[in-house]
This record gives sequence, C-alpha cells and structure tokens, in this order.
Amino acid sequence: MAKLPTDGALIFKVAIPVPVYRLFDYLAPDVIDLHNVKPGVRLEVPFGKGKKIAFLVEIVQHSELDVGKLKQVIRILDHPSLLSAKDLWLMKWASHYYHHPLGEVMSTAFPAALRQGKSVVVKTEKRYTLTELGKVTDSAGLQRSPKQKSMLEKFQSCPASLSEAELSAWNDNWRPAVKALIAKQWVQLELQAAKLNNPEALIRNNALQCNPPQQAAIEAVCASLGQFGVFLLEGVTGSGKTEVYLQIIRTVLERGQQVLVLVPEITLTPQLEDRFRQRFAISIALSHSKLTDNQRQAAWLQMQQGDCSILLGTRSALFTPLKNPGLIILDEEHDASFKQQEGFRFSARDIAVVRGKLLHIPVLLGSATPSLESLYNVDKQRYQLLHLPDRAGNAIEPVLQLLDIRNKRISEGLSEALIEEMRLILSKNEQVLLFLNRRGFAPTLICHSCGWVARCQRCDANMVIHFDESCLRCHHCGQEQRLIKQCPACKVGELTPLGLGTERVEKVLAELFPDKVTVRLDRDSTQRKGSLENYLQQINQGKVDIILGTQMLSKGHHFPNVTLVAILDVDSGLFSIDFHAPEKLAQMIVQVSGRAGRAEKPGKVIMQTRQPEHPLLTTLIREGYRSFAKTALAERKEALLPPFSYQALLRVQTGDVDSPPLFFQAVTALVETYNTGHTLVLGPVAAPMARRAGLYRYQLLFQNTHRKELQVLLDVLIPEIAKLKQARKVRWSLDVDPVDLY
DNA sequence: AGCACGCCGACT
DNA sequence: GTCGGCGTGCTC
Repeated sequence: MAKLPTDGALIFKVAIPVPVYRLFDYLAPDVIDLHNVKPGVRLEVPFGKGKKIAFLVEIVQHSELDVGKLKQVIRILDHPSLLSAKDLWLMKWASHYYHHPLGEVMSTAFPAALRQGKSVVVKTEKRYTLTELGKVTDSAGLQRSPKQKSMLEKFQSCPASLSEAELSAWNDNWRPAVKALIAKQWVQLELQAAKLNNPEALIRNNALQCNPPQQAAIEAVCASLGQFGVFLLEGVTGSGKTEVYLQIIRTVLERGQQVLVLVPEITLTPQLEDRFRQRFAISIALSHSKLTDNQRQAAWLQMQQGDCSILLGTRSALFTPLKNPGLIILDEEHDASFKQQEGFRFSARDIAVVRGKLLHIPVLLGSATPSLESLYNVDKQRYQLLHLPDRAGNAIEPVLQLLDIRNKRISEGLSEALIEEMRLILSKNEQVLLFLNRRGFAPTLICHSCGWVARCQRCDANMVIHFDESCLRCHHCGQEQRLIKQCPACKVGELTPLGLGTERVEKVLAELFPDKVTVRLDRDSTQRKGSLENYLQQINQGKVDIILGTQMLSKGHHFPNVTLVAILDVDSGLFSIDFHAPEKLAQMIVQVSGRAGRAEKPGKVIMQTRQPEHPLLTTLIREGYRSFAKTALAERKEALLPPFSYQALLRVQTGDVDSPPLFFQAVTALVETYNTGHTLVLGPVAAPMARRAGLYRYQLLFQNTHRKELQVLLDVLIPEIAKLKQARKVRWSLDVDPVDLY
C-alpha cells in the first residue's frame, strides 16, 4: 500500500490520449487507501474544458508545476489495474521506439469500450455465492419436499460465498437429493476450471502423426517454454505448420499457460479457428475488426482474467494482457498487414518479439516465405530456424515455369500456350486457378482518337473501369463516376479500355470455356457477407472449374483440386521503386503457387512474362525462395538498405501546396541542429503517388546503419517537430521501419 | 486532438 | 459598429 507523505499530496503522472509527447500531473484523488492503485489503472481526469480517460503511469511526491494549480483526478476506474507492470513496460517501450505519444499507445491497447471509460467488474477469486447456486439449483423444476424447500430458501438467502473446498465440506451435511442437485450444478460451473486443470479433458481428438522435422520443431519450442527464444518455422503450404502449432499449444495448455496466436487477416481466422476447435475442448477467444466492441472486450478480459487460454486475433490483439503467458505464435510473419499503416504505426511482429523477451516466453514465427528481416536474424543467430521441408503426406512441390509471351498472340491477358494448358487440365476435370492482382475490368480508359485518359480528380491515378457496375472508380480514394461513352476532350473519339483486370478476364473465360464454371474472387465479388465462404465451399465441392482472383487468393485458402496455377502478369511487380517490391513479389509467387495440388495430383505454376531472363524470376524458379532471399539480402547489404540499416520515414499530407516546403524547411533546420551522428537524410521528395484523395504527399527519409544513433536523433527531433508552428498546417506522421514507401 | 483566444474582412 | 474567418497556443 502506498503511504501518504506527511508533508504533501501525492502526484499522479498520467498519460492522456492526445498527440502530446509528455505526461500530465494531477493531484491524487481523495481516497486514503491507495491499495491496488498501481501504474496502468485507468483514470477519469479533467482535461481542458472537458474530461478524459487517462492512464496512470507513475505516482510521485513532487511536481515540477505549482501543486496549487494542479487539477485532481476525478476517479479511479480499475480496482486493481487491468494491466500488469510488464504490460505497461511494453507500451512504454513501443511509445519510445515508434515515437508515438504514450497515451495514444495505451489507448489503442485497450478495447474501444474500455478506453471510453466503461467500468469492469473484476472478480478476485473463484467463489460461488450460495444465492447464485441456490437460484440455479431451484430452477431445475424438480418436486421437492418441504424440508428441501426450506433448505433451498435458506440457501438462497445466504449472503456468504464458498470456495470449492468449503462447499464440498458443507455439502456433506445435505440430504442426498439436494446434494445431487448441487453436484449437477457444480459440474456445470466448474466445467471450464476442470478442463484447465485436467490436461486430458483439453484434447478433443488425438494428435496427428508428425514427421521427424515437425517433431523436431515441436520439441525445440517445447524445450524453450518458460524462457525467451524466437523460432522461425519455415514451411510451405501443406508442410504441416498448423499441426506443429497445435501440438506446442497443447503442451503450453498443460502447463496451465495461455497462448496468443496472431494472424495477418480476418479471412484466415475461420479456418484456423476450426482447426483449434476440433482439437481443443476449451473456449477460444477471438479478436479482430469484424467483431463488435463488446465481443472484443470480452475476449480481452477473458485473457486478462485467465478465464480463457487461447486468443486468436489480428494485429491489434498483440497488447492483450495475459494472466499466465506461455507462448506467442505469429503466423505468416512476412505479411505486411502486421504493420499498422496509420496513427500508431507499429509492427506487431517486432513488438511480439520484444514481448516474448519481456515475459520470458518463446515466440514462434511461421511462414512459407519468411521476411528478409527474419532470415537475417536467423543468420545473426538471434532466431532459431525450424525447417519443414516436405509437404505432409508426401505431396509433391508444384513445378514453377516461366511462359515467355514476347511476340505471342495474347487475348485479354491469356496467351495461346496458356489457353492450351488450361484446356488440357479442364479436360481432366481438374481445376485451374488464375491470379491477377488487379480488380475491375481495365485499369485505364483511353480515347482512341486523342489519347485522353480518365484520371481521378483527387489522386495521381487513373480511374479503373468497372463494367459490372457501369462506373469508373479510383482505387485509391474510392471516388466514383458513371462510365462515360464519349471522350470529354475531343468529343469524337472512341473510348477504349486499356490493360487487364479480373472482370475482363472473367468475360473472356466465359467465351473461351463456355461449358466451364468460373468463379471470380476479389474485393468486388466478395463484398456481400458470407459470399467468400460460399464461393470457397462451391470450389471445394468441385462445382467450379476455373478460379480467378486477386491477392485474396494468395492467403490461407488451399485448393486441393487445383493442378494448374497461372500468374497472368508477373512483370508488373518487377519495376517498382520501392526496394521491398522484389521481396513482396517473390513471396506472392510462392504463396500463390502453394494454393495448388496435393499428394496424387502435383500442381504446375505458369508465370506469363515478357522478362523471362529477369534474375529475380530465374533464381526463384531454379533455386527456390531461400536462394532468392539470399540474393536479395546480398543486394540489400550492398546498398545498405534494411535490415543492414534502419529507416524512419517522415510523411506529410496537406491540402495546399505551400505548407510542405515551409514545414520541411523548419524540419531541416532542426535536423541540422540535432543530427550530430551520421544519420542520412534523404529528401524531402514527393511521395511516389504525389497526390491522393486531394492531399499532396511528401516524405523525408532518415537512415542509419546504427539503430541507436537514429533513435537518439528521433528522440529529440520528433517532440521538437511537434512543437513547430509550421507543423500545424500539415498532417505529418513518423513511420519507423516503414514497409511500404508509398 | 479539441478548444479558446485573438486579430482582420463583409454584413444584420 | 458586430459576426466569423482560421492562425496560435494550451491542455496538468
């Protein structure tokens, strides 16, 4: 219990969710008993004109400010804190690392309802009130003797509560009939607890037989339980990664500990959830953006209270407090969606590793195509590589091949050679999967006569033709207009769709294969809730011959009857200015390839290209992803790009063109003052897409081969930038370790 | 981020 | 003479 000093009031140092890089001082509330008032508790405080929910960070004796002018905390919301000291430490660390105000970091770590100040009833011990027990027992609707009745009445009006041991002792004095009723009730109430205490009750069905590499991976991670270690589980689709997860999780549960499982996207949760539910008889908490605030809050609290042992969630679930942490699994660790792209731009993968170290638990990163950063960390022996080489059940790796389409006749993106391959596969009643990462009919509408192109008025981008909805749409800002027929510039020219989108390919497939069923899977076709699931079901039931889709196809879902995969336009990924592009392209190719085939039906992957000699493609095909990664890492090293250096990107958006130069002038002056180390400052330059949604975009890149030096510079620079008056006219943000230079 | 204060143009 | 524009500064 904190003691009141004799000479003065206690000061609460408080983080408030406002974009301000410091804490605020408040007088402690008028409660003498500060028992359980620990850093991390939510507070209601007066702030400016109104009130805000804030977070206690520290209790101190003195304030830099005149104590007489301090306001007082209105109330304390949590008894005790919902966050552990380590949870708070992690948030402070993240606030510092990403240079984001602590109040906002903490705010994002709480579910929406709790950050708005909703109170939570926290039970401290598992006790059952007799009143409660009496009510449920009585509602069984059985005939009772007067004696039983009077006993139950006594029971119901009894204010006391009993622990398990107390109840069973007390139980012995009851008549058998009432005892039986209570026992029945007891079983219900204790079911969850019993499952947690009895490992055998956890498991619904027997584990699958594992091959030696799987077994080795399981043993390596299990041997590390109770201590920190990062494991990179590398395994292609079908290599049995999930089985490895499940068996390790079982061991963690048997130790009475909790598991946090993070996945990149919600579309992946149903399948993993099913596998988990089939294996474990305990409840599984879910947390992702498609759930309601209440559902997410429930999951959060269940993990915090230790009422649930498995949490399956997306990026934002990372900070969920764990009563009894045992393991963090991050599946598809290479996926860019683990990086938050606005506001508090954190990497769930990187913070997960920090959290594992803090909690002395292992972190298991899984991927068929590990990120270059993680492979680099394996080289540096910071991560331990666990490789699953075989497809479980002896399935054969798909054969990748390039299809040179230079000077070849091509109809709507499909070369004749590809069409022939498709005919062959379809004639055997096997499925074909076509991948094209561009939705809509065509990405450009051009005038055949004068060359006019339909551009978005608010972005530096073309309007995409959507014939299905008879509109032109900008994929960057969502702006829409009706599909026009006449050229607005020359009034005479014929408007022609240029380029390829999934809608267009769908149309040509209907002409080429009139007796085959095609399903198109992209954001447009799966917008209705449940339609994706519906399509997937049809595909797996064999009602579909050709699957055509975008990025959506490359993640999670596996199509065992697909024996031919074609990537229609692999070249568009080869010429990006972002140095991450080759890595992303290689990952995409391997991920898409992994969708196809199974044991008795090996898959074939065809990539249409006009760059058949391109080293990225040839290395990937001849030597595989790991060879590609090795080459790519060598190139990064040569150019001193991450992971051989560290970057932070200062981004700016404004409605007017005049503010950014003034802002960057002021920033550059600050940089000159504070950059005593060797941080490279590149820019400012216009962003690759200089205008988006009506806003002008610029960026300034900081780069240093020493993490610490960059960190120290940003430590002083960012709060100073926040104070600039030129910063008020622009929307600026800092992106530490950017993954997307757009 | 909000919100108030404050100093310059077109209006009941 | 006022209403209101948004530039500037502050929030314990």
